[in-house]
Amino acid sequence: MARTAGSHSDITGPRIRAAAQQLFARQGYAAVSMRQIAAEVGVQAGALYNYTPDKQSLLYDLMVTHMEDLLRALPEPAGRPVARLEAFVRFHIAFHVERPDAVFIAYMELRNLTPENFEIIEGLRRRYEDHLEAILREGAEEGAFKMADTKVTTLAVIAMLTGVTTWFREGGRLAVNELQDVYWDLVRKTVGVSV
Amino acid sequence: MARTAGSHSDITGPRIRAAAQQLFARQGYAAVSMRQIAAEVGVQAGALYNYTPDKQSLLYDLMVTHMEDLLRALPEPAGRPVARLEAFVRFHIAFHVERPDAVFIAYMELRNLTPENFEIIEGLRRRYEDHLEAILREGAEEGAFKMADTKVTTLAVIAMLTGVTTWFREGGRLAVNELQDVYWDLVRKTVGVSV
DNA sequence: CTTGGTTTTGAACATCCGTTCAGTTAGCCA
DNA sequence: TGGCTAACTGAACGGATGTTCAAAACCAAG
Repeated sequence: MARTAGSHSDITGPRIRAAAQQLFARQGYAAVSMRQIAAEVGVQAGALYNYTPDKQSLLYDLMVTHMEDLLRALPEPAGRPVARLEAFVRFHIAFHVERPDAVFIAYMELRNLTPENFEIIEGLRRRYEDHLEAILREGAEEGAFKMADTKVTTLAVIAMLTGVTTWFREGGRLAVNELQDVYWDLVRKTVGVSV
Repeated sequence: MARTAGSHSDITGPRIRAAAQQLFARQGYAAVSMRQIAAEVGVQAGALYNYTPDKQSLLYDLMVTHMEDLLRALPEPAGRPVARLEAFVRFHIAFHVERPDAVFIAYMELRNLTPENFEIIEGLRRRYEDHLEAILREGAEEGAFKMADTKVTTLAVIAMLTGVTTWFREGGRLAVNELQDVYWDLVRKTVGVSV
């Protein structure tokens, strides 16, 4: 028997990406086999190759999609640096808390990309950092922020914000909007904005 | 030919651990084979099993050693919360910058531990967090620190500090002591200590 | 120089890996 | 209703995986 009843390209493709994302996040790219992904979708391993040229592309596609979604969803620059920073912080928290698997993969599986693919993802990641750095630099110039080192502060703020995904679970002690409040308070103080 | 001239148990054991640490950090636990580790040491794969019962134990030993070193090296509590926090920050930066491979493994390979081993490592990690949380809580009680949420601030500070290992390279723009100064300034403001 | 014990080799084990492809089936269009 | 093609199966490919173990080689002590 071949081709299970009712299944189509439009269905199977997304299901493969979803299964890969979940498995890569939980077990790691190298520890997940194509047969495992196929089983999760309810298909034989060979069928995966109608949707991806190889395993590496599956990983790369997930990462590139995530990073492009992230950059596209960035709030438009508007207002003074303080307001823009607050918008950035709230956005970052909401976006990352919403897709823990994709975030996990984007940070943990960089070393499993081929050098060419790594270069591209790294470039997208740098664009995101640059976005925050521009806000901080502008705020520093107009005297709204006080920091010893803008570059280090940029990386420190991103690390602080992204760290939220390692412990936050929906339905816990804090709701997402409370989380945003707490982190905005932390970042505000970190960049030297007084109340 | 068996047994290369001049080699001994006291030599091979540490070299296996060193090779495993370097390879696990660069490529990830699942992507590294026992034959690869053996080749790095200059030995056949079978010889590794004189020093470790299996691959999993090799990973677990590296992680447990790292975490116990970390806890043992923690500065003794002395003085007021502000002084203790500063000591903690400077210690954390110095310790982590010194052993990037071990730090990388400790954060990235948790999911490749068996459940029992994970439980133990997780416990050690929590002890480290509790150490910082105690400092912050004490400082909050005596009014030296001002934070919206002590628990979240603890995790945020650790994430911020540990993030340094993702970009810092010895011999770059900043020396370690400058790095400590910058991060102490960041943390100080984050917990609400005015200058 | 021989003996004894430690350390390592090299081959073998069963099983898994990513990937390919000829053949089979399911659903759509005429 | 019959034919066409997209979708999928199932088997096969060469090679890699963690682990075991008898045999070999080495070093040190007597």
